[in-house]
Amino acid sequence: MTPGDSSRDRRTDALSPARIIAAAIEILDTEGEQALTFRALASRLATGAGAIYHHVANKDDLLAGATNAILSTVVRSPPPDDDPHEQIRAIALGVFDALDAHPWIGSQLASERWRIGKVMILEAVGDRLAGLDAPRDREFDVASALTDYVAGVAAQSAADARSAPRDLDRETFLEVTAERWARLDLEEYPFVHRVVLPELARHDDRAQFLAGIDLILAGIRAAKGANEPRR
Amino acid sequence: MTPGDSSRDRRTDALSPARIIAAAIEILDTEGEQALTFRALASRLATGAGAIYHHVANKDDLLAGATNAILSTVVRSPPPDDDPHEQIRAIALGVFDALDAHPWIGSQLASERWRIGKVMILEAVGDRLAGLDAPRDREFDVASALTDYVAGVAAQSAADARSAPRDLDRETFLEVTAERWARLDLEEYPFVHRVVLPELARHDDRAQFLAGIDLILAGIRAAKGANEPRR
DNA sequence: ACCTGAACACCGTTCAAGT
DNA sequence: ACCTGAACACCGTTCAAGT
Repeated sequence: MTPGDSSRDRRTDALSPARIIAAAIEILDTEGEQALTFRALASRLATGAGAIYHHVANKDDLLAGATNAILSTVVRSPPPDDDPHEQIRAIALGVFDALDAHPWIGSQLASERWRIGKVMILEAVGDRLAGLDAPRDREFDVASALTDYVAGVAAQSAADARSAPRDLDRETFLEVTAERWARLDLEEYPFVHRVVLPELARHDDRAQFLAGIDLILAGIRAAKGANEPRR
Repeated sequence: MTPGDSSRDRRTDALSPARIIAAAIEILDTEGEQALTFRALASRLATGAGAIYHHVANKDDLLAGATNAILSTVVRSPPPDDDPHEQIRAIALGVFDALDAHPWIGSQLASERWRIGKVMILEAVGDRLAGLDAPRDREFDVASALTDYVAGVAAQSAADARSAPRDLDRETFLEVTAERWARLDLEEYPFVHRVVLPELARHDDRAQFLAGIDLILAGIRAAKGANEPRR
């Protein structure tokens, strides 16, 4: 799993972590999360199932490697703007869109707080915080809040993508959801009936995600000067 | 799964969804997530594995039922204060603490956006929003941001609890994490080295969680009047 | 109608045996 | 050293057979 020198053009048929991870990503993207088994992976690589264990510790390790391969390119992509607000929004949206393209990352992000994938987001977000002059002694809290929010939404929408069958388009999916929620008790769920149901059909996941980011950023701005009680 | 009249004292030996879910929660709490199998559940209920399927559709259904059983009591617990800020904080902390006691809920919250568990949080939070006079046309966005953040953090810390072996206390767990992160490249991970590592050992998950909630609440307050461009 | 438990169709992972 | 693939120890779920 160490990068080492980029000997990409050696092109032997030998197995390698990189080749295995690439094949795994292909299966995950084209056939979905539950299609990735060591048997399927072995047959795609024209080898035995056991051979894979010489290069990858286990299935968790394999999934972590695949997640990191995708995420590292997202996080490294140059932000289009100098404004740190825009940079943070761009990073967040980059993660969101990567999730859209590779829904299986969601379950990974939700379950590997201390692994490298999450740290990459924390770093990318945290590093831009200086430009916002967030309260110095709260940079860790702020970066964590943003990271947790991103990872949380990511995991959610990935779960949606997984649970919505392929033959169900987004529109009818929302309709089915709305019907189910409409049956909820009016007394017990006033907010759902008054606010959520009327907006559900026309709401946009990506815009709503960004609205949450902006809310947190506004919170940082508000906390900026207003909060220096002791030191 | 419908509640019906509360015939709790009928005390027959017959299987029922409620009895099955109670037994499942017991296994989940005492032996962990991976210990819940239909075989283990059947033997605890002194029945055959197939019998369970007469009352519960499948394992997903079983886990959803267990999650809802826990969460509905948390969300219904009376908030100790009249201030809607405090109420929202109390609900969020209630979920956080429930996660601490029942870590397996985390994986459920992360993977069932449209199921009832998540809606309960959305409702509980959203219903308090009126008291904050958040911008009317953005109540759905605001409630979603809070809910996603809560569920995201929940899933995370549940994953931590799952991955940390029982013989590892929190302190040494954080030490191991710090050691691993200290090996990250200084150029590539400046924020981790400058901010995160020095604070990691003494940081408090619960306080950090609450800091995120407060950040979002501050964002709502900031957006309150400042944001009425068109209408 | 409800329950039983063997059977089915899978998994991830291991390991003797090959090259 | 690397690969092979049968074997192991499990799963969730089904279903004929019982009561």
